[in-house]
Amino acid sequence: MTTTERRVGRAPLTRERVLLAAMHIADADGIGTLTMRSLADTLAVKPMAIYHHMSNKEQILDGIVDLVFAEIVQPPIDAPWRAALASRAASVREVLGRHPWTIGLMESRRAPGPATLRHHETVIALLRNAGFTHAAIAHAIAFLDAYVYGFALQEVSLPFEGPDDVPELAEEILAQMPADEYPNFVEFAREHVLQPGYDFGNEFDIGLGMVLDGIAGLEGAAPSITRSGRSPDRTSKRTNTSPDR
Amino acid sequence: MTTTERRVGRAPLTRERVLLAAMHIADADGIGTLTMRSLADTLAVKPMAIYHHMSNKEQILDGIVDLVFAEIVQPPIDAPWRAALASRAASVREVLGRHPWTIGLMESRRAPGPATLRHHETVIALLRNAGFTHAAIAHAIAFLDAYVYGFALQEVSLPFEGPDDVPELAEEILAQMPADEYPNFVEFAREHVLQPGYDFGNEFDIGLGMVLDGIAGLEGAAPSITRSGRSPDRTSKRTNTSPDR
DNA sequence: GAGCTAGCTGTACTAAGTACGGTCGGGCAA
DNA sequence: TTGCCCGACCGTACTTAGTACAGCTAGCTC
Repeated sequence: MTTTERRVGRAPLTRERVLLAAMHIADADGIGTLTMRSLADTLAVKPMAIYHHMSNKEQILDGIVDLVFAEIVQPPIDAPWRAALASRAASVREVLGRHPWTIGLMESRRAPGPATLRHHETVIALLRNAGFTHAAIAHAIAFLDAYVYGFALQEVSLPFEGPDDVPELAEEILAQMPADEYPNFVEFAREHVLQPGYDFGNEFDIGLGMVLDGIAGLEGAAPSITRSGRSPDRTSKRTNTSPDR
Repeated sequence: MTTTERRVGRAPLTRERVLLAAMHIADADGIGTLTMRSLADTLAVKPMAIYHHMSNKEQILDGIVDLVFAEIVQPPIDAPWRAALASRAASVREVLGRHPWTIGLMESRRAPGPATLRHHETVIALLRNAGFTHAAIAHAIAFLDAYVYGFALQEVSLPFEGPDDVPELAEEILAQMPADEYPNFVEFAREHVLQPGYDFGNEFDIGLGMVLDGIAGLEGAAPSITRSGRSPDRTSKRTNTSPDR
């Protein structure tokens, strides 16, 4: 009876439903609250039911990381490389910002999922189309990814959320710090980082510009068309003209 | 008696001894095997003894991350900025390579320790001495750190250790991958990454050169003195002269 | 209609963090 | 010297988490 109701009253568990639920928990309450029990609860099953669809928790973590990568918007592979890489970088950052636990999981994931592979595939195709050599592609990808992931890592490690509640927390930290031990640090924080207009997030586009300039200097790169100094993000997606070399 | 022996026969627990032991465990067997019990065992005490010196495991993790940062060699603050940043970046990477679990912990650490602060202090002083404005310093640090941490993150996420056992594992991965779904990826891997001479680690210096070039282009930068290119192979690095905008 | 099976449950074991309340020896005041 | 206190450490036990193992049950097949 109860069983019958259960069986007919709800969709059966699937790998996909499990992963989506896991992702929602991580998004809502942090990766720390994602346990087999909490996951089972939100799925309205008992913990062991999950093991009929996923072999262990590791696999679930692999799965949700790949789900996150699947959210990254893929630029068309024939777009101008600079605009394409910029929009992809912005998308990666935005997606990692939406699922901040991902960056912490990446270190321990060794098995790239299909979305992750697809993601690399796109970038490689893009640069190949733009005339980059294999060597230049390797340099460009290592460089760009290091920057984007590193920036995301820094963002999630910030002790505050958004630029608004910086002052309180930062002041508090500075207050209990021996000011004369770190004079330059304190001065820098007071005079610049804690000033009203400062938002660490803005550093992203500045660094990204430098990254793209660097990539443009690699052999085989087409001349950069879109100079796109600082804010290539949040709008300029897919200009989709012809290949620019 | 036993107690007496214990008391006199060994040094008493201290915060420092606890942290060093924790670090050794993490280095030797991975962060996953660092538990309060394993830690207590190597210190030859019972688990609860540790709680008289550290309030919880979080604090231990904070502590060992700061220990790692303390290993980073600080360049003299009056050195030429480019050489100084390059050597610091190399040191960070080397230290993170020696303690690969650190990068995974960084994401969850919110409280910078003294070594971490000292580290920032040095870099700020360095750039200040070189005539960088506050804004340029903010850009430079965000950029450089993002790159260095991101690169380290990529290195620890690689599914293999060192360039030697790449072939087996990579071949294995490629083999079970639908080759026609990721044609560019597969080609790129086969033709470049899996070629004998390739070592992902070499990408570090190439990217670092681009980072430093970018920083040189920031306002207020002193003219770059030491070019500091170390592996001029396989790339045409950019010319490094004066700020270019 | 008997049995197989997929999908789920119940129970329980193990590992880990840590609360709580000892115990014990050495230092110090009377 | 004596008695007491306190700091360092230990024992026990509770809680939470991952997951092994052995059912149970509804529906499908023969």
